[in-house]
Amino acid sequence: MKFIITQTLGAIKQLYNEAVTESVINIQETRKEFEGQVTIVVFPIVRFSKKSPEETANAIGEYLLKNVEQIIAFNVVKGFLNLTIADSYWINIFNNELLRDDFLRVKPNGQKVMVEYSSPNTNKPLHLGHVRNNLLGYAVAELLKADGFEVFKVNLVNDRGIHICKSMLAWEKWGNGETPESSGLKGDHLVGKYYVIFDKEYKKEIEVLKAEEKTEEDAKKNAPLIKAAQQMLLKWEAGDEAVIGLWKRMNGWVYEGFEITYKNLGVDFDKYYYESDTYLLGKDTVDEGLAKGVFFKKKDGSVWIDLTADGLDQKLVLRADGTSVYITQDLGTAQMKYDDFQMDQSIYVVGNEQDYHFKVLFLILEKLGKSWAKGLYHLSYGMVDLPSGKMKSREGTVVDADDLVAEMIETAKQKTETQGKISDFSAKEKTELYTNIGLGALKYFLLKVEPKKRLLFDPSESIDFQGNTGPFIQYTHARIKSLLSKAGYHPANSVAHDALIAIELDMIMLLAKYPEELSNAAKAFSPAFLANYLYELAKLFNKFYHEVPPIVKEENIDLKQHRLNICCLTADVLKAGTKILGINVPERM
RNA sequence: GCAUCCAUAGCUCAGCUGGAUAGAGCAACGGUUUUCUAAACCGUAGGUCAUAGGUUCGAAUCCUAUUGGGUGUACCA
Repeated sequence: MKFIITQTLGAIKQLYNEAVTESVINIQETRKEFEGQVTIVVFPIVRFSKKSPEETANAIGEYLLKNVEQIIAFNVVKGFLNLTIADSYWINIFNNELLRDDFLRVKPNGQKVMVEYSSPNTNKPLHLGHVRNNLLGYAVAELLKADGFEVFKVNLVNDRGIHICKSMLAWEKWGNGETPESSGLKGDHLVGKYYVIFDKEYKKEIEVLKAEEKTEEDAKKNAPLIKAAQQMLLKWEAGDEAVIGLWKRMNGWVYEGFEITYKNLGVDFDKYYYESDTYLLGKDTVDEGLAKGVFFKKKDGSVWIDLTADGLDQKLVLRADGTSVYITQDLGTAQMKYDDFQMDQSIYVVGNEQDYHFKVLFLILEKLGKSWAKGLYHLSYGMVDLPSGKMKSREGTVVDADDLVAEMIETAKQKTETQGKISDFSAKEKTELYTNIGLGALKYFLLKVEPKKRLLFDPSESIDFQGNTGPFIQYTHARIKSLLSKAGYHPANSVAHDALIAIELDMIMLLAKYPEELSNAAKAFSPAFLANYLYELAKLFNKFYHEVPPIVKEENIDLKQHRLNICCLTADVLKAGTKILGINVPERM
């Protein structure tokens, strides 16, 4: 479409003797109700032409019609100049650009990006909120890969701290040596069970203390259980053998459980970091900041940074006793990650409750003069809420990740069986299909929404399989594959074919937009952009499929080849696009 | 209090850097199968784009204020 801009600039020069910049030329797709494919909005040009919008549009239209061979007609509606491009132009684009092998091939851009996501705590199993994080992180990483980046996916596991000690303590007191093997429970669920037990017993103690006329705050602080957990954390930090042994054992169970969940979700990582290795980092950075005068020390010895000039607060970066706070280790970890990978950009996929934290973190690193600080980005996403409100692990009001995946697959199974189209599949093929469809529905459901928006999930209302859904796109792909095989399709690059019907033109124009849509989605770190495009494409294809007479029976060989090419490319784009979202499209369903 | 995000059809969501009469899906109602997969297609109905101002030839989109909701504002992570 570049040539239209260039030619319009030429027209303005010729007609009005004005040299204007490209930004004046406002081009968009022509709306369905008007004739043409490309529309120039002429209002911005009026101040150069000094004529009415209609006159200006007509004059430019005449010029383009005379001077540009691909433009074969135009019409003017108010200030809009609608251009009709010759079919031969689109056919040429289709055959020589879209059908080339490299249309869907990744073009490396030489840049490196890190995507940190998942980052679970090891005291409880994953729930729906984590599922959103995982699917989003994975999809963004794949999106950036497809856009040409070299991508490193990393998982920073929060494997230490008071919350893990709570599970450990409860297991020690009430576990009777229960193991995943003895109980048949998945490791992460077993550990989570004791986290919940801890909370229940802890609450009981608080009630007892309150009955003894202690204040709530006081009771929370002094309950024997919490004291014991804190004691355990101190022992952990001191390297106490028994505590470390238990910690390793229980974390091991959790990792086994997580591996299964990750595998089921289809997410992966290039590198794991563990907070037990990184929690002491950052003190060098604090020294560096003091030396540079970015930080200052208070009388009690604690170290701070003053961000009030940037509209934020004063922020503690090191306690008076020299121990770290959360941001201390994040400063150090950021440095370590950069030293490990020297990436150009680093994306943190973390919920929006930490918006403030990351704002502060990035600002501090910038003030410390880190050249790489400008490449840091917090991909903030909204919480997943239930109709009853927030999910709370401790209170058991969570949608468990493993349960949810299993339910989705079961629903897919039922729906597929009802349709009865795959009776000849082997048991293994069936299982694979149900898994792909169930996960396709789940992933699309979570990814089609803008990351920053909060998401409402109603467990009583199952996720759809019809309409704007993953299975709809999967179905469209399967439908095309079936058609291609029935038609005995063989790829062939060009055919002698010179006129398009409206729906073919629409298909070609939409297919041509794929690279740009992909790149926009990558720039915005938004799988939702891609998801919406794929839905649109699938929808348009179904219309095409319905409107065009059966292609298999088409007798005009050229026309048949041409239409099958459209089908085949659509399937390829759907497959490539959904793969980025982590969705597998089946050959049949 | 301060900061920040969100508000579009009954419900769930699109609407790109401002452009023509605001679009999908679900739910409701009606239609389409002797034609390549009906998880599909076509149609009907459904809107004061939270409210009020402002900028502009033009605002769902940008700015300001107000209302309602989320989150944050810890020497927790």
